[in-house]
Amino acid sequence: VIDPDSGWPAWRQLADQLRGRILGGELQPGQALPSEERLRQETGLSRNTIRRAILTLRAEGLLLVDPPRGTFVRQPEEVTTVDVSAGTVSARMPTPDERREFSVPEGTPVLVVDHGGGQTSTYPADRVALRVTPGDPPENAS
Amino acid sequence: VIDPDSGWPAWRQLADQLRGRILGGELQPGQALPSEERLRQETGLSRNTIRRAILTLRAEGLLLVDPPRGTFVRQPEEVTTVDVSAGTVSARMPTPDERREFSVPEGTPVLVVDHGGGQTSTYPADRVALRVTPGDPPENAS
DNA sequence: AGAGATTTGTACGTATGTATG
DNA sequence: TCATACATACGTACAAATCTC
Repeated sequence: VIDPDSGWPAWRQLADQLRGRILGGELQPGQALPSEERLRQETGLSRNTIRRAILTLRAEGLLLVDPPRGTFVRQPEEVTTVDVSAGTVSARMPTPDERREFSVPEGTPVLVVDHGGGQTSTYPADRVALRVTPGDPPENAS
Repeated sequence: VIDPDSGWPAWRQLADQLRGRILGGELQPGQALPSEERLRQETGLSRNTIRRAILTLRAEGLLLVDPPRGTFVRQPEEVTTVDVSAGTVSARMPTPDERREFSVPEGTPVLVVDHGGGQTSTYPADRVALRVTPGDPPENAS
């Protein structure tokens, strides 16, 4: 169902279709995607093009790869809520160092809380949410 | 300076080197990266491998591409500060729809504020930071 | 234990299209 | 007009880890 004349790149059409099947619930969290070879047969695209689409969805945080077992729909992680009563919150993609340090998977941002005075806390955004509280709370992070 | 026997993929070594030159200030924001052909000559790698490295840095939010003018080191955007006095803040990668709606560039997360009662606000994380305030403030976002 | 199939990763090459300068 | 530079897309080959028989 990929149309080369649609004006959209084939890899993008495939990524859109797979994303739709994931967000639509047809492909459930934890479930394996069809293998690259299977997708190649189904779509008629080259393996490179298949991989380009999958790479995109990995960067979007929708897929995780466990080679050579397969490619899987991301499971939502258990979210820890951290209280914040003052400071500035921003988000960005982590550096590779930060990805190792905080075990941040592909396609996952980090939340950065600037407490002022050069004091910041960094959290993996797939496992941490920040609760904004009017009171004054404790803190725990690096 | 790419070593095929280092145990690391060539594209990753190149990405690491380019990232280092960007974070180290050798490649300044707004500055153009060497062209793919130039990098090919300098490294001896194939163009596919060069592009794999650049794609990685794009997903990290370090590079923006303006084809076929060139590939450029991302400029920090002007940051608008939005006050938040209550709610839960999280971050994730935007869907393609959200990227269009909020003009979110590649490799940039969105900040999502859950005000409770199904009310959420979404902001592009490269242009918005959230100030956590003890008071009670106004709100403006979709 | 071992052989073979499966699946993802890496890396190469080639060709063509399109927009810019 | 021509060269440059990024995008798309095809193909091939081999490696490494896992799974199955």
